[in-house]
Amino acid sequence: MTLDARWGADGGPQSDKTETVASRILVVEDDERVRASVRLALEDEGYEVIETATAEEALAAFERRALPHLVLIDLMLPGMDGFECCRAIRRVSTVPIIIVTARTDTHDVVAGLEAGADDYVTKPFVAKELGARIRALLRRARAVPGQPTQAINVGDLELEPEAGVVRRGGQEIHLTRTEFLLLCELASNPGRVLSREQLLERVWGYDYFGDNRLVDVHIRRLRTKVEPDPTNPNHVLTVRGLGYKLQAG
Amino acid sequence: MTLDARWGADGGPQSDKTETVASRILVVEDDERVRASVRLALEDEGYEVIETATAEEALAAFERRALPHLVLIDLMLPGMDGFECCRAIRRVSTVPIIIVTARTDTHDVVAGLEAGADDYVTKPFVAKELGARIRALLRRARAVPGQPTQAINVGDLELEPEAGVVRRGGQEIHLTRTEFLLLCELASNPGRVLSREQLLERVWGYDYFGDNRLVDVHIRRLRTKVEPDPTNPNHVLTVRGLGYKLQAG
DNA sequence: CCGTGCCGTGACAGTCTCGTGAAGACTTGG
DNA sequence: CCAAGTCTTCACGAGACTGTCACGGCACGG
Repeated sequence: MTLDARWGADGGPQSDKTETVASRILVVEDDERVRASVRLALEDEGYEVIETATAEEALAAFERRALPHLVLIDLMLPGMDGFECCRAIRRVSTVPIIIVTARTDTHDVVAGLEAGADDYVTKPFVAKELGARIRALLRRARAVPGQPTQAINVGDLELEPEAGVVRRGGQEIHLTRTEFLLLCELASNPGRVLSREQLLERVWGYDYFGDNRLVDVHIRRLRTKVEPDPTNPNHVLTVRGLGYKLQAG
Repeated sequence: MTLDARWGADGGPQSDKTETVASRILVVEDDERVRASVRLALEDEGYEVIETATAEEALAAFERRALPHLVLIDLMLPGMDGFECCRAIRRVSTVPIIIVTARTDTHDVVAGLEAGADDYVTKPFVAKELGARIRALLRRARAVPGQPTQAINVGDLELEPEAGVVRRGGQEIHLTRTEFLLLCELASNPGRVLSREQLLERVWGYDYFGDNRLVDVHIRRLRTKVEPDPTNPNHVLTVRGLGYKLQAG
């Protein structure tokens, strides 16, 4: 399986506003006419648009790492429906998702948001409002996939999220997928304590329900690979009662 | 329960999987009846609610660093209106903001989002939908890594509640969970005296029954770590007969 | 000046958290 | 289908943290 979409998602310090590159928006919508009009509206707002007619195609796009900055999903899709699509994307990515649909029932709104969507807009929508909501969401998420992430250095550790490579003292070391995601999450917030819940949500997916201790075990295995002396870690530190953090500096 | 969601997860009696905890939501709304109903709805969803009737009061709350995790703003306010309030908050904070109003005009939606709001919900709203949108937004806000966290400075003390970090004179110091919560509570109300009862309620939980002296002991432990000279504290001060306060600036 | 009550201090046992090893479930590739 | 690698769960023990207590000092009012 390809690497997690978010490996490229957390960029370094952002220069907001000045978007040198147009944000790329994936539109998942089966009705060709609607799709065309949405494309026009979005391109008018200055976005780059990619389209798929089905949820399956959308997921395939994620598989081959054609990562959008934001996803618009129609609820009524042939095959896998919008809710399913949303959940499936959430399993591999934290990309901002807006559900666009004709169904105005509150129950659907709630279901959509619970499925992992960030916003829910009902048709017929006004282009300007959709544009504003997209801007608001991008502003909040600051998602800049595809943009090469700078390498993160912590002590003698050196990791390249984009390439999926970790080195210690110049020597490349092998981490499993989960270990790598875990390390990336910690490294994205150096010095900051992350709770088990936060790590579970970000590494395993927001809808994961299971043992908290799972985190401990992976932390331990990560330590055996990353720490010179796993018993006295000086990178991956435990903060009792709170969680874990990566030693800053 | 007062502070961050993260703390509650491990502390309580094996409560995992439950959607953890009380985020603090600030409701800015002048109509008392609406405010009461919103409070009820939110508390039903398990949030802690603080209220202000005007934008000015809301900003004052930010001034004294009573920081909420999310803000609900009504558009029609006496004095400074909702848009203004939103912009003013954005100047000092990246806290998630939802604008709640009766005005459904698209133009208002766009203006609200452009003013820095994350979402815009029109009255009459369904409680369940509002709840879902709040959850979605909190989820998104938490998921954004690398965000500079809001810091509270008191003298040479510097604490970042979200990051779980405390520094004195730039030097990071280790506090236990309870000590940290206690300090956060005091720091959220600098210069203000907090009684033992208040501290017990906010740090240990409203349903805690035990010795008041418990607070004393933890204050002492906190002092040994936070004060240069624990015998003559100049941060954490005792107010005889009343409680404790954190020396302001 | 003294007594009362409030607060600081040190110690201690119970509780909770975390690290650890191991075993079973699951996934992937051949 | 098997085999290797990986993920998840579980139980146990050491250690950290918490809550309680007793004692003594100090401020305040009489």
